Amino acid sequence: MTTHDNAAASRRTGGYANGRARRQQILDAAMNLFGDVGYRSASLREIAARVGISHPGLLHHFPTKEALLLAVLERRDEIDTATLQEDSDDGVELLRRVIDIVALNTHRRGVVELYTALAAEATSATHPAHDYFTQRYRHTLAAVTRAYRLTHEQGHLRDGISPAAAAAQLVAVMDGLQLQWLLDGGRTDMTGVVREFIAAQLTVAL
Amino acid sequence: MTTHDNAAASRRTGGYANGRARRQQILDAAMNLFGDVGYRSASLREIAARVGISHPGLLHHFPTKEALLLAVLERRDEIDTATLQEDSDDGVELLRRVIDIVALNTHRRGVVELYTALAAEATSATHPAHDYFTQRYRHTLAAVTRAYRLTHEQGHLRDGISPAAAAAQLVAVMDGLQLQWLLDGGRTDMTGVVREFIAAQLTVAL
DNA sequence: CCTACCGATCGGTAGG
DNA sequence: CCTACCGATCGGTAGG
Repeated sequence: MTTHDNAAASRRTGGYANGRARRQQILDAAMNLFGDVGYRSASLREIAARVGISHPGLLHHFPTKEALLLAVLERRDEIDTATLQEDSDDGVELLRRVIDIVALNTHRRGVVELYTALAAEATSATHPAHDYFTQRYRHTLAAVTRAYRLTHEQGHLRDGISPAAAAAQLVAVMDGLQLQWLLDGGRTDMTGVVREFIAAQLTVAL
Repeated sequence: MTTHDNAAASRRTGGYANGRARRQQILDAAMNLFGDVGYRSASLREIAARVGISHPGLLHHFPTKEALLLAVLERRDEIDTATLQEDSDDGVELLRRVIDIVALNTHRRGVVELYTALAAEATSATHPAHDYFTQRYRHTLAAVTRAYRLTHEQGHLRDGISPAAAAAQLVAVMDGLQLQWLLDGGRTDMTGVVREFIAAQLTVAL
């Protein structure tokens, strides 16, 4: 039905609606397989089979396996970075947004699997996403450090906590909890533990 | 020289000294390659080449790739679990030992790479080390929770911190920091950040 | 988008 | 421990 509607729409618009829909299907399938077995062990044939095309068919949309990887990362990055980069001078408000991301991730197992698998894989200097993750962590840590610095300036950060160390801790807690959450079948209360962690650093209620 | 000495020793003892030495070489090479590219993407041929034998030669020592993986994990597990399982009723003392492990890891990049790569890979239910890591985390979390419970009973844990949540946080911080440390070329001060993290939970000096 | 194919590589076995 | 081999699978290309 959907396919028929899309085909009709394509005829109507004369555009590339089908191609765009197919690309989305491929990106979704690639995200899931990369998350399950990592980039290196994932095969283009398996991804193609999951969307019902041949693997040369897939390569028509993404010229190489590496291009597919970068497209998956680019697409999946938008939400999280936007959330933290949105301008705000309220440190505690920014930390609340971090908690919101954690809560959101609870309902996006595929995304969590993707980043857990790829971040670990990309610590290898020869991995095609090595530079991507190196920069991603640098930016994330800078943004979270800023949130804690603002919190400190507003007098809401506990004494003896340095913004840089607090940021390294928070980012680490989030990554580490995702690992625990994936390993124990979603029983870990990621949101609750992160909230408790941040609350213990502040002198005000969250 | 070493090879010659070993050969001489083998002739003297008539035992399996060479075989044991070869097994150690294989386990070291496997640890390094598993840590670099993960288990699935590592090849027996590459590991064998690094110790100067053929890949059927490697299979003479370890019958399957999976057996090699489990042997690597078994061997590398001893230090850490022993450190935490050693009997002590002093919670703060146990937490100090955790810091010692982090400090030790700073000088064992290969081990850190191994666990970071394999833990993420093993979140997949079909991974041969899935059960191993599931149990490893359960045991580690139980041991660390006990350390915080003892700390609490001794009146050295800050108010409002639950032992179970504190344990999940500490294990998560350690795993997450390893990721940051690997990605930024060892610049992250894992030991300092973990010490600061634990210190902030306690009412006594570390 | 397809079939057909390329050279390379995989884990494991046969047989010594 | 070796050489030689097995069937399976890989990313990518040719040519339509």
